[in-house]
Amino acid sequence: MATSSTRPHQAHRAFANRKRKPELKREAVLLTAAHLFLQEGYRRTSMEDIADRLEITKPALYHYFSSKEDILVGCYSHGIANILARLDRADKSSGSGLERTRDFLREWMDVITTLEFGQCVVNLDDNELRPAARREVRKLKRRMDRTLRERISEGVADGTIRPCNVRLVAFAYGGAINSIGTWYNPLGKMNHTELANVFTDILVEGISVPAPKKERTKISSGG
Amino acid sequence: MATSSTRPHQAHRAFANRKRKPELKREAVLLTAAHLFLQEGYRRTSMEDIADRLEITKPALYHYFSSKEDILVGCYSHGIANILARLDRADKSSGSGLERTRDFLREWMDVITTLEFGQCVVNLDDNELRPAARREVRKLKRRMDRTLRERISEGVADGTIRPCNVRLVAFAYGGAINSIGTWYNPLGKMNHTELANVFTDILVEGISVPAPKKERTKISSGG
Amino acid sequence: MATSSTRPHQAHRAFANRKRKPELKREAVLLTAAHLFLQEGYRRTSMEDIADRLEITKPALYHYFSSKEDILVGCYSHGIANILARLDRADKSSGSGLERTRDFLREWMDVITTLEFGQCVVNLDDNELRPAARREVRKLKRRMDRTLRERISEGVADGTIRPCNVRLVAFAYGGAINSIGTWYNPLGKMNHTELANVFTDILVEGISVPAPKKERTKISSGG
Amino acid sequence: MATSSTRPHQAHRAFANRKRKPELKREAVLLTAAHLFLQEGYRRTSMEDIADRLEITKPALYHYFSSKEDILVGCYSHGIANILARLDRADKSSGSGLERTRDFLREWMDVITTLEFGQCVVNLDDNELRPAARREVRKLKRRMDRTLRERISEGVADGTIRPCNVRLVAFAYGGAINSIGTWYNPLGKMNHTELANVFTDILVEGISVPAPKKERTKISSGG
DNA sequence: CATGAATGAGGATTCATTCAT
DNA sequence: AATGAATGAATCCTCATTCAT
Repeated sequence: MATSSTRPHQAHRAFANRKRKPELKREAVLLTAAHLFLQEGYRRTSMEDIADRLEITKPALYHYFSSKEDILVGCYSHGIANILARLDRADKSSGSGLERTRDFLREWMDVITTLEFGQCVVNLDDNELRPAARREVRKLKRRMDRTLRERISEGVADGTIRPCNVRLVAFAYGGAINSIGTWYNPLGKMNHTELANVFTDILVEGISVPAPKKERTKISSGG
Repeated sequence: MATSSTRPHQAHRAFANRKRKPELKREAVLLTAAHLFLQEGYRRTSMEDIADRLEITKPALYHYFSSKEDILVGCYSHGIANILARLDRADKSSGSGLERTRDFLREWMDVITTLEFGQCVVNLDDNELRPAARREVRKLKRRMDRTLRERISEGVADGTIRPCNVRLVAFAYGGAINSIGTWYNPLGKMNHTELANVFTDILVEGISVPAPKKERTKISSGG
Repeated sequence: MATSSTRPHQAHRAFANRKRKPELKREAVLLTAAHLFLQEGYRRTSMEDIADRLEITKPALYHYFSSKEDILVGCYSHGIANILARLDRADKSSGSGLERTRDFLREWMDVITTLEFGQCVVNLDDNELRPAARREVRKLKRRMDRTLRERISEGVADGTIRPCNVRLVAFAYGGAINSIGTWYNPLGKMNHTELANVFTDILVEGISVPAPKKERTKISSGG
Repeated sequence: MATSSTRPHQAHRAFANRKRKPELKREAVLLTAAHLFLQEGYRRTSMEDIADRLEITKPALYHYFSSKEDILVGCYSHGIANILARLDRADKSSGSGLERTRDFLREWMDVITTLEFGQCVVNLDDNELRPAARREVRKLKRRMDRTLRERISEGVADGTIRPCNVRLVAFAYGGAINSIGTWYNPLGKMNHTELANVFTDILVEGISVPAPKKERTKISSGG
């Protein structure tokens, strides 16, 4: 994960040495920017804010990125790369539809909890991107959503998941997971693997105590 | 609910007649602003955008509101008033902890699906508010969260809800519900009451088919 | 011609009164800008320079024009409108090809000497324009050139102009006339009508004393 | 003329070999810069543009020239040196005033058509120069103009040129010749010597067919 | 009340130039 | 001698807000 020198509040260390690898500095910029974008919003974050936090000047930023939007694209790109890797991994998971759904949810949570770039993809306003980048981002979002729905459908087909309104379930789980970034503190007591497990259980198992007698195999599925 | 004169795209009608009550005009401004704030973001929405959509001039806006932030506060206020009314109503609901939790979730969804002001409270960035207003808004958010946790705890206490990490459950449900505004279209096939029911079921019941033999009364509750 | 209130150095008077017609103010901006663009160059002229000379602030400029390029387009447009009117007038001139050529040259000189906008069209760098506007401007320039060539060809055909390399003649005359703005002072002794006549004579008649004996009806026409 | 290694688009070759004489490299910079200055304008041409075209880095440029203006001065200096040599040559031409005027015009055209530096002197904005350099350039321009007027006056005195407004004639010819660079393509069908001859004829002889009977020895000379 | 006009305070971006290696 | 990195000083433009009528 992020090394100490790339934690947002220490990212400026990457700029201490003139000869430090530029790729490292680009990373430092992205990490700092992602942090600010998520915390303050893209519009409220000025190039000066980013530069100040990195303890460099504004034009130095432009040495590494051609524009503010280019930085934003960089954040999205990192997030996307990460997400795609996870999707691939989740794709290979075997087991019942339910198991595969759980695996997918856990991967998704990992995206959200381990790197700010994942949060950027799901929480920043992609209207700030230029059409080309926006299209790509939206395609990815749709793909994530579609993949989740497929997993759920598999489960319904193999009987490990109750028949349900798959679309709504996917929205519910997406909303729940994407919001994790707004309250999860990686430094808290619960590490992210544990969180992923508990959170997945909450979503998948629900909270209600199952009615003991009455067979309950179908939940309402309006819409 | 919203009358024809207050639908965002028709809000300017409130300004057609000089004799209309100023209160109506304030409402029209707020509704239009809420719409734009949610769609474009507070920062991306200029006073001119709001004025243009209302077919009035910028200074006319300032006749009704002293500043852009004042409009934002207005949006939050309406949302808060609505939310408080719902909380009161939900408070009076009787039944088991599970039932009361369900009622609360349904009320919350109503807040999100029926008026843009509710969405403003949960989806806009309260950092844009001045400290005083921000404190109030955050107090309300905490109260909503706390109330939900109390309901869940009641259910755990009376045995209708499985022991669980109440804090995480509240976050999960909050995230799921607050995100409804980003995809729910009031004009779609599913009306909001139906949505509230189905969505509540999804959250509360989960999707997994309960294991038939093994007694399952407790879900993992790390953290 | 330009009234006292629109002379560049007095253009700011148009802004003395808040209620003055906006069209007048737009004109004042354009006249001042044209003046500076021609004198300093488009790139060297900042919006602040223009605003300062008009004794207004920079954002006030943006009240009348959406961008610096918009001002440039305005200058070109005025020049183009003027030029087209002249072309029309010259088109109606009758007489021999030589006479019609002279008339055209005089009209062209009028364009250059009476209003700075004409000079803008021929002397500013149209690369500063966006493609659409640039195309239009270039079309006009080509049309001016083509019209001049047609006039000359008419003269050659009717025997009032010696056979010559029409293309080169048009370039020579164009260069000579377009450069007038760099040295002609409207406040000097020679008024612009007189200048137009004398200058046309110089170009058309040449300066050499015709060889008395040798018939001279053809000039070299390489290329 | 320009060797293959100094053609603007190949100028970077001068930098291919570390051992090449620095003076050659200075030349390469100047030629490339002159090309860009004329094509794009001084202001629109950045040091980076020049460096990029030469396939060197910006600081390398500063190794050869202390500033952008220094490069500009270099361009002017080359042009001036060339022009002065031509003036000297034209000065030695003998014959009638008319002949000497023709010779001068041809030399001037050579300045414009053979090297970009000549065009720099007459077409770039000398306001970009610092006062000292600017004064020198303007002195040269005045001298060129003065020399042309003297030639014409000689011709008038010896009867080979018709009495005319010498100042205006000089302006007309200057404008016509200086603009050659904007349309003349050295690679076209007409070589520059031929062009010089034809163009001189056009200017000096005019285009009108002389009235056969009426003696025509004086052209209007207002101002 | 309503409106066209005007403004001060930023914010993104560019660029000539210099520094450290 | 040459380079990647860095910077200060503009410059264009936006926007919340206020004025004058």
